[in-house]
Amino acid sequence: MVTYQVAVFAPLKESLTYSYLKSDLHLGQLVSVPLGRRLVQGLIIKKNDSSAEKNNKFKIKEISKIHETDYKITKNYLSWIKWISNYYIYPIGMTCKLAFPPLKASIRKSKKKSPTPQTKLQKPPVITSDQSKVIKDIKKYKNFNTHLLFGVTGSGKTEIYMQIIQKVIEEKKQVLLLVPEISLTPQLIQRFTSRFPDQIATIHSQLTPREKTNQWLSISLKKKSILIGTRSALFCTIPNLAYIIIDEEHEQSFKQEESLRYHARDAAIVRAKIEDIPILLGSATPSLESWKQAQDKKYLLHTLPNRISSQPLPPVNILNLCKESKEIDVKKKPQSFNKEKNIPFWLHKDLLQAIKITLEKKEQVALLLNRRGFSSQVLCSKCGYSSECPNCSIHLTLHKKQYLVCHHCEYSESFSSSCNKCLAQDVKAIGLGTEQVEQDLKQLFPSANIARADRDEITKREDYENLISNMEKKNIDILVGTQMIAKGLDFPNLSLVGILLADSSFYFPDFRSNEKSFQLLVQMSGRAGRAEKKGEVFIQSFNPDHPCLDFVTTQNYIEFTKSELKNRQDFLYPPFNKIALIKVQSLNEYSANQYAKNLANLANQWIKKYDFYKNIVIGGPSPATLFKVRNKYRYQILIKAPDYKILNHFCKELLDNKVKKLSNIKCDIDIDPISFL
DNA sequence: AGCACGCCGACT
DNA sequence: GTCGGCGTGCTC
Repeated sequence: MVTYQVAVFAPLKESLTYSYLKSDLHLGQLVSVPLGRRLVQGLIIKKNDSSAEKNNKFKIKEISKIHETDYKITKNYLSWIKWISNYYIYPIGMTCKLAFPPLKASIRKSKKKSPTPQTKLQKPPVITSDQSKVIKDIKKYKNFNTHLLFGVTGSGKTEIYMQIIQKVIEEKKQVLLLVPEISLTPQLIQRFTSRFPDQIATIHSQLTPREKTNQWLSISLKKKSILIGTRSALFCTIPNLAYIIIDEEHEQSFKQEESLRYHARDAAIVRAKIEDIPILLGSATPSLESWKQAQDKKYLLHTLPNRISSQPLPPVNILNLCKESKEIDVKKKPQSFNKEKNIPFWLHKDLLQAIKITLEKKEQVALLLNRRGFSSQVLCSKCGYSSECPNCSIHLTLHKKQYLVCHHCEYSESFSSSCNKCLAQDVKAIGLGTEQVEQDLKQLFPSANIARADRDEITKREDYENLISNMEKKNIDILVGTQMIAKGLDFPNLSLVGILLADSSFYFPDFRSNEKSFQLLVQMSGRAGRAEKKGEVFIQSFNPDHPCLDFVTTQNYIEFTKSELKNRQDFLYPPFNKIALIKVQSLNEYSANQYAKNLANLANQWIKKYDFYKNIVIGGPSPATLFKVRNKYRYQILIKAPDYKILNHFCKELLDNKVKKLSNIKCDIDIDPISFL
C-alpha cells in the first residue's frame, strides 16, 4: 500500500494523506478522495516514502478515483503552485485548484468561429535605432533573466514585445503577455491580432466560464501560441512556454486583493525562474521595487528615452488652483459659475484658454478627474451634516443630482435638498465629480462633442470600444474621465491633456501615494501629442509645490526614484523591507478590536523573546482606512521585516496562534500589500 | 469550501 | 410543538 499527499480542493492548511493500491500515480495527477462525508477533488503533490508514516490521528482513506485530464500538470508548474501557496500563505489545495479552467473541454466540436474579420495583415513598422538596440540586447538572453524595459510613453514598447513574440513563435514556442486590464487595452489587442492573426488566445475576467475554458485549452493543447491576458491568465498551463512579458508592470491591478492575494508580476518572475525562461517587464514609470532591482543589477535594464514620433514628450504646466478659487468665490455659492468670467470653479483660466485654442485647431482634449459621480459628498450648510452610508464608513456620492450612492456597497438613496438631520432646505453638493465637469463643459462649449468615461458610463467592453472608435473618428472633442482614460490609449489627434485635480492622490493614506500620483500624472501626460501633433499638458493643483509635480513637469523619473527611494528606506518600507498586513474583521467592533490587539501583543512578545525576530517591527493594530465596509469593522496590523524568510515564518506562526477568537472574527493576511484601505 | 451539528426565534 | 436562520467545527 502506497500513500500520497493530496492537496484537496478545500481551504486546509496542509495536504492530506491518502492511500492507493498501485504506486504508479504521478505528481500533478487529478484525483477524487473522500473528505468527511463527501467526495472532493485534489491534486497529488507528493509520493510518500514508506518509512515516514507518522500519521496517528487519522485513519488513512483510499483515493477513490483517478481523473483523466485534458492536459498534464508539469513538475515545474507544480513547484510554482507550491511556491505561491507558501509565499502568500494560502491553502495549498485552493491554490492547486487554480491550475484548471472553470469547466471541462466541451464535447461538442467548437463550431467554426465566424471567420475572424480579415484585418489586413500588418507588417512590422520601421523601428528606431533605440528600439533595434534594445531588441538586439534582449534577444541575447535565452535563459532566465528579468529584463526591465524602461521606455517613456510613446517610445514603442509594444513593438519590442511584438518582435520578441515573433521570434518565439518562429521557434514554435509559446508566449504569455500579461496586461493590467484587457478591457482597457482593446487598442493593444487590435494591434496584436492584425500582426499575429489566428495565434492569439485571450483570458480576462469578462469571459464566461465556457469562453475562458476554451481560450485556456487552446493554449494548453497548443492550438494557439500567444496568450494575452490579465493576471488570472498567469495560471494557465502553457506547455511550450518560452517567454513572459508583463506590460505596464507598475500597475496595481496585477495584485489580487482578495482570496489568494498574489501579485501577478512577482509570481510571473518566479514562474519564469522555475521554467528557466526570460521575462520582460515594461513600463514608462517602473515600480520602485523593479527599479531598485535594476539598480542592484538583479534585473537587466533597457531604456527607450525618446518617443518614436517626431514630437518630444509634451511640455507640462502646473496651474495653481488656490489663487484661482479665492479669486472667484469664497463667500458666494461654491458650485456655481463665476458670472463675470463664465468659468466654473474647478477650471483655471489658462486651461480654459488652452481648451479653446485646441478646439479651434480641431484637435482633441482629454481631462482627467479621478472621481466619478456628480459631487463627492453632500453637506448641509445649516448643521454641517453629511450623508453617510449606513453600512460603510464613507460619505455618499451624489450621482445625476438625484441619487446618493455608496461606492463600497450597493446602498443608494434618493437625494433631496432637505437635510436628513435638521430638515433645513440647504443641502449642498461639495467636491467635484466627472458628471459635474461634463455638465459644466457642455454649458461652456455648447457646440463641442463631449464624452464622459468612468465606471458608470462604461460598463461593458463594447462601451469602451465604442468610445475609442469615436475618439479615433474624431466624433469627440473633449473627453472627461477617470483613471480609465489615463492608460494605454493612443489617439493621434489628442493634443491637450488636463489633469483637473492632481491633489486627489497626494494625501492618500498609503506609503505609495507619491509613487501612485507620479505614475498617474506621467501616464496621463503621455496621452498627449503621440503622433504628429504637438502635445501640451496642464496640471491643476491646490499644492503646486508638491514635490511630485516637480518631477512630473521635468518628466524626470530617475530623480523621482532617488527621492522616493530615500523615503522608503528611512521608514523601513519596500523595496528595502518586506511587509505583510494582517486583516481582522468582524460584525462586532469590539471583538475585532480585541482580537487585533491580542494578536499584536503576542507578536510584540515574540519579537522581544526570540532573537531571530528582533528586526521585525509591528505597526498597529489600527482601524483600516475604511473602518467599516458592508457593516464589518476592520482592523489591521502591519508587519515589517528585513527579509522575506523571516516575515513568512513569523506570519505563519502568528496565524497559527492560539489567541482566543471572541466571535465571528475573520482574519487573513496580505503579503506585499499594495492597498491599505 | 462544503457539510453537519446545535442553538435560538417565528410559524404552518 | 417543528422549521430554518447561521455561528462553529471538522475534514487524511
